[in-house]
Amino acid sequence: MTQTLSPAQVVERSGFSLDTLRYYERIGLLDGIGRSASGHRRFSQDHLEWLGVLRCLRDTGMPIAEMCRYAESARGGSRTMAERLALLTAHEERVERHIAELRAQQDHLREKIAWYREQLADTDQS
Amino acid sequence: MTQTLSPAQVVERSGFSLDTLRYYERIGLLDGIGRSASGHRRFSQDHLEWLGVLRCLRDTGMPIAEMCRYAESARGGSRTMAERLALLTAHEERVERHIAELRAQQDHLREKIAWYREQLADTDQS
DNA sequence: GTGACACCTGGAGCGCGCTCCAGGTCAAGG
DNA sequence: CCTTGACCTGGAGCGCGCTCCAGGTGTCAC
Repeated sequence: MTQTLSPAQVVERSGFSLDTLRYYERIGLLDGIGRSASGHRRFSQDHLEWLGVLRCLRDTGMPIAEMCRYAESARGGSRTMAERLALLTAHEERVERHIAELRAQQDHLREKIAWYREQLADTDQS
Repeated sequence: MTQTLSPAQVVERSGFSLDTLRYYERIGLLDGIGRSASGHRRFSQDHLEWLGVLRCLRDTGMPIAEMCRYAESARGGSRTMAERLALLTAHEERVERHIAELRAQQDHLREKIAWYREQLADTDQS
């Protein structure tokens, strides 16, 4: 008998708001959520792990529509593993490019900061 | 006599759309844009350089409201340099943290990808 | 002069990802 | 019993950053 988690517990452990969890359920990013007699959601440990995956995808900038495709594929079981692998691989490459872009712009930022520091040093001095 | 640039030229060289340029002017991110006799915008080389700065800030995730504060400060001349330095420094630190976060999540992504590859290899084999 | 074209203005609309709200149910504590 | 609090539902609303639109003007090639 696996322990179930209340909405409040999932909010705390996943870092998603209750509204976001409900939203994710509505759009199909979460499914198979049980209900207590009184209609309250009962999450499983698997849901919590899946939320970890969603967080990873979300925080790396995957659009929700694509997460939905991934979720849909995950419902297909082992038959659709290749598809999921392809989705993740493509995403990982985008993340890689995004990081490279950020680093390049960060360099510009640092140059500008160095320039400002220099200006201020010169000004103080005169 | 510095050459001026037409809207189309600025679109091409800055990578911002014409609508975005107009929007940026409206909200005060761009100012001092000249006009031709017929009312068409005439950008200067300085505007183009400033757009490069805006692109850097935007692409590293600075919210527009904060870019506006930076632009406002830039209008203050050398008197407000320290303020701009502080803004950029704080932003650069956020970018640094963001990159670190992305890399961490990218690692999770890669682990998951490796796991899928392994599963698929095992399946093929059996 | 007649298109085509680049541009103008003010203002409405959009896509995303939530977030909030009204009105209600159930369970436990005092 | 009555309140408090966690949760439910369907649906409206929001903040951001643009993007699009209608209706108009000036310039140039034919």
